[in-house]
Amino acid sequence: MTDKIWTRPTKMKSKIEIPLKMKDVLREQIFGGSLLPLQKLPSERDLSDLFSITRISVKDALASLETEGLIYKENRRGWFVSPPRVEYNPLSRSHFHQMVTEQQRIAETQLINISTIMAPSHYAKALALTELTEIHVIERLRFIDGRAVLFVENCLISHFFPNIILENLTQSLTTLYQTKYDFTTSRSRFDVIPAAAPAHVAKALNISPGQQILKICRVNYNQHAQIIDCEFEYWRPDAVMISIDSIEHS
Amino acid sequence: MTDKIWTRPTKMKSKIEIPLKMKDVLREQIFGGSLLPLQKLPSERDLSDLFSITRISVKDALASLETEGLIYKENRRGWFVSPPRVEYNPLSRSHFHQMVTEQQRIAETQLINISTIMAPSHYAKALALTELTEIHVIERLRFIDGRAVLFVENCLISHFFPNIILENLTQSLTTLYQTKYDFTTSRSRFDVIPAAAPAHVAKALNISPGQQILKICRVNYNQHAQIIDCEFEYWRPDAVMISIDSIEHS
DNA sequence: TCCATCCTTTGGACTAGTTCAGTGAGTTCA
DNA sequence: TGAACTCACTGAACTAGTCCAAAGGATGGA
Repeated sequence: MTDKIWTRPTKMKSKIEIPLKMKDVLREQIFGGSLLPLQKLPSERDLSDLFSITRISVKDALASLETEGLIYKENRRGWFVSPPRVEYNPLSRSHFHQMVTEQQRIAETQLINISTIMAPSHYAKALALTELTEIHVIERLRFIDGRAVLFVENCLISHFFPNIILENLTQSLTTLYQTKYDFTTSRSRFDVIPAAAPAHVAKALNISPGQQILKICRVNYNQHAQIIDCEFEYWRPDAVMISIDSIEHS
Repeated sequence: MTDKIWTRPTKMKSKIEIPLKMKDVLREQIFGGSLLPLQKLPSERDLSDLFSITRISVKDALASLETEGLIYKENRRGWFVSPPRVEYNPLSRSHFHQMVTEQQRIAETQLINISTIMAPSHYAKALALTELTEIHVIERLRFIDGRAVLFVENCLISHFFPNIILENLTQSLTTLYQTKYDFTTSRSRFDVIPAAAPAHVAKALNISPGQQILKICRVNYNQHAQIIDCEFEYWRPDAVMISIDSIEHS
C-alpha cells in the first residue's frame, strides 16, 4: 500500500483508499517513465477490473489526473499521457511554428475553414466596429508532435487584406501581414480565460463539448494604431503554459 | 421543452435530454437574473428530485456549469452562482485592493501564516538561488465581495527585508517594498498555468483538493535587476480573467 | 488495390441506490 | 452569557449495473 504518502485532513476509511491508490500508481508510472508521453492508458473498463473499483470511480480518478495536466482524453478513443507543456508568450507575436520548433517540438497547422461574413456582434465588439463590416474568419487547427492542441479563429477586417484568402493560410499570418500588406503589429491586447469548449472547438480538438479549455482572445493593432484583426485561441489546458516577461516590452 | 436551442452533433435519444434541460434551466435563470451572484442553488438531492435524475447526473451537469464559470461550490456547503470575473493584469503590479476597488468590488485580505525557512528547492529555483538562503513565506487569502477567491504565497529573500514580518501584512507588499525598503519593481516575469489545487490551497479556498485552479507564478526584480521575491497565486478559475495590453509597457 | 461494410472496443450517459464526514444552526447547561 | 453539544443537512465517495454511439480495425468483394 502506498497510501502513506498521502496527507488527508481526516482519518481515512479503507473504502476511499483504492481510487487514491490508482491515482498514485498512474502518477508514479508517468513520472517514473513507465508510461511515456502520448502513450495510451488501459481502457476505463480494464482499469476498473485491475483496481477492483467501479468505472465511475475510475472516471473520477482519471478526471483528477487530467486536471493535474498529467493525462488527456480523446473522444471515444481513450486516455493518453500528456507531453510537457509548451511555453507561450502571447505578446511576442512569434510564430507558432517558430515557438514550437525552438522548444524542440514538431508543429503543424491545418486549415479548417474560411468564410467571409458581416461581423456578428461578438466579433464586432472585439474589433471595436461600430458599423456593419465585412470580415474574413479563418479557422485553423494546430498540432504539436502530431497532437491537436490549439484551435484558432482569426477574424480579419477584409478591406485591410485584399485577396488574402487566396494565400497559403497554413503559414504564419503575421508574416503574411508584413510581407504582403506591409503591416507590423505595434500593439497587442489579450485576455486569458479558463472556459468551456464550444461545440465546434470541441469537435475539432476531439474533446467532449463543455470540457475545460484555456481561451485567449487577442486584438492586434498595426503601426497606425488601427485594429486590423482579432484572434480567439482555444488551448487544451494541459498543453500550454503562458509565460510573460515585462523586460521584453520595455 | 427547451431542448431545441441545443445543437448536438447527433440525433438525440430522450434519455439524455433531461440533464441538458437542467443545465438549460439553471443557465437561463442565471442569465435571466432569477438566480443572483452568490446565491445558493438547491441541494444536489433536491435538484435530483426536481428534475427526476440521479445525483450523479446532477453532479455532472453542475460540474459542467462550473467549467463554464457560471457556478462554483464550497466544500460540503453547496453550489452558488458565480459573480462576474475581475480583470487582472499581472504585469501592472497594481495593488489587489486598488484593482478590485476600481472594478466596484469589495476587497479583503486575511493573513494565513508567516514562516521563515531555508528555501526548499521549488522556491530556490523560482528565485534563482544557488546557495542555501533564508526566505520569508507569507501566505494570504484574498476575498472579493466576501468570497475567498485567491490564495497567495509570497516568498521574500529575507536579507532584503529586515523586520518585515513585524509589519501589517494584510496591506499591499508592493507599497511596503517601496515606502520602507526603497525597492521598486523594475521587471516582472510570470507564468500562467491551469493546474490542480494543492491540499493547503484547497483547504484555504474551501474547495476540494485536486480541483481546477489557475496558478500564476511571478518573479519580481528591483531597480538593480535583483530578484527580491516571488509569488504563487492560486485563483478560483471562475473569479478571474487575465487581461494584458502591450501598450502599457512600451 | 481499393473501398464499403461489419464488428469489436471505446468512452458517454445514464439509473438506483449506500455510507461517510464536514457545516452550521439550534439547544443545552454550567 | 457563553461554551459545548446535538443533529439535520450538505456534498464526497463509493457500489453495481445498463444502454448508446463513435472510432477504428478486420473482413471481404469488385
